[in-house]
Amino acid sequence: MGRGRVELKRIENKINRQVTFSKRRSGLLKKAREISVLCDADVALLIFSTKGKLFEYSTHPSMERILERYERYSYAEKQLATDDQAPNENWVIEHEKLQARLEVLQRNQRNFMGEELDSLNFRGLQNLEQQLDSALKHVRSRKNQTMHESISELQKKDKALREQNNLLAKKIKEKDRVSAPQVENDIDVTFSLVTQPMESLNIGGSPEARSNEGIPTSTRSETILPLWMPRPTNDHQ
Amino acid sequence: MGRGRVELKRIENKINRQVTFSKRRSGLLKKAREISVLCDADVALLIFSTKGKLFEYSTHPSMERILERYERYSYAEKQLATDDQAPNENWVIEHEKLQARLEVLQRNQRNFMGEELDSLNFRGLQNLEQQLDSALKHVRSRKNQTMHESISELQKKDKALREQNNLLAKKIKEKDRVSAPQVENDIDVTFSLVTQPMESLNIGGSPEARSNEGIPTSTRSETILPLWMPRPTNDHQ
DNA sequence: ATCTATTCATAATC
DNA sequence: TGATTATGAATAGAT
Repeated sequence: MGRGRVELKRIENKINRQVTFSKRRSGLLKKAREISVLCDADVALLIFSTKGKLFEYSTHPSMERILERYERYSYAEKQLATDDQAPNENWVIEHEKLQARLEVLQRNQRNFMGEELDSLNFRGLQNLEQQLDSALKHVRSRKNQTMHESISELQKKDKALREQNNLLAKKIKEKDRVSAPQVENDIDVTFSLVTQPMESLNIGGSPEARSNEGIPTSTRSETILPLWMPRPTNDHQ
Repeated sequence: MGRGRVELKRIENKINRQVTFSKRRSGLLKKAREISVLCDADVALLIFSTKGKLFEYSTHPSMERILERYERYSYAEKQLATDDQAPNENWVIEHEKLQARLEVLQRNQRNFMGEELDSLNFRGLQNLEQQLDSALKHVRSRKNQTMHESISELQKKDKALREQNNLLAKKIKEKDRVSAPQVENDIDVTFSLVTQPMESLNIGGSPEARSNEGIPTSTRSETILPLWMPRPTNDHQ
């Protein structure tokens, strides 16, 4: 991947090595997460950087448990066959497994919400912090993207409406001239119709299915400016 | 990769899951090998299949070594609780309910990790952002507290050691004076023992905003380093 | 297990 | 760091 093939040997350039490490590390962690979710496997991954910093992933809340499992495994490779058979029949076991997973998830979630932090040691806190930080960045980036999309969408619509209005205004003037030539008395229709272009920024929407959200279609009506938008008022294209 | 996108959830079809597991497992092992070679990192990877079969990779000849390193790095932690049973009877329904809850939680969790954000509308993103931000603050605050506790701990220990050293030094001088008055030959014991007290305050700071990073950390004295500290060891590169 | 169409990961570059 | 892009890898589904 990337440009050009990569030889499988230690990268000598220190900077490159560091950058590659950072990138591949996150890739590796991601894939570890994926296989554990997709295939319902238990995974433990430890990565020590050259400088001795540790990065880790573990399916289980505590790495310890999976390491214990490893110890048990390598100590005596016998007891694997115990929970193999008949996963279809064994509701009880299945159920307990589910329950266990649920509890783990709940605990995790509470941690993700910044609660019950006392149960975490320093490293746990640090891991959590990094994860939250990264998540926050993603969320903000996505939010930004959403906003920009909405904006261009609206600008497009705005433009279309203006053109339509211009057209209509012309037609009206045409008619006026033909049927009953009046003084310049009627208020400029063009103006009153045109100058509220950004009215329909309805960004919020139903929890799912947001593919064409924020494109209210019905034009005007509710006219709520989203809070994050600088009130324009003056027409900029 | 492959034809069509894959949802990040447990593959229900048993065969597919098995096949995917096999493929991804080898991919993961390969990448683990690669990062360890390319970036000169120590890696340990454990994968337990659903059925409990173990697959592993380790940079070191013996997995044990790297696990030991992890143990050193890590705290001793708790253990699992053995609880719950017998909500009997409606297993099927119970089971389905559980599964549903599980899925909800998993989706949430993924959002908390900054993934699958496409499923959120603007408001959802904003909520998530706020929640993450708040959580992050809590975590950092708690981490700070933890650090301060460690620091006072260390300072207490430091003080105790100084006093003990002073005492010992006095005794030695006493002895010297009594038994055989020597020249100023013996190295100042007080100094060599005492004067590196706060070396271990290199606390890994938050991802951003690290104000006091890079305190010298003059190595040795493995004894007082708190366990959550990245061992500096020898600074190759 | 092998083959292919796709999606992904990421090295290079800015 | 972070984004972007060109390319080679990984892999889902089919055979």
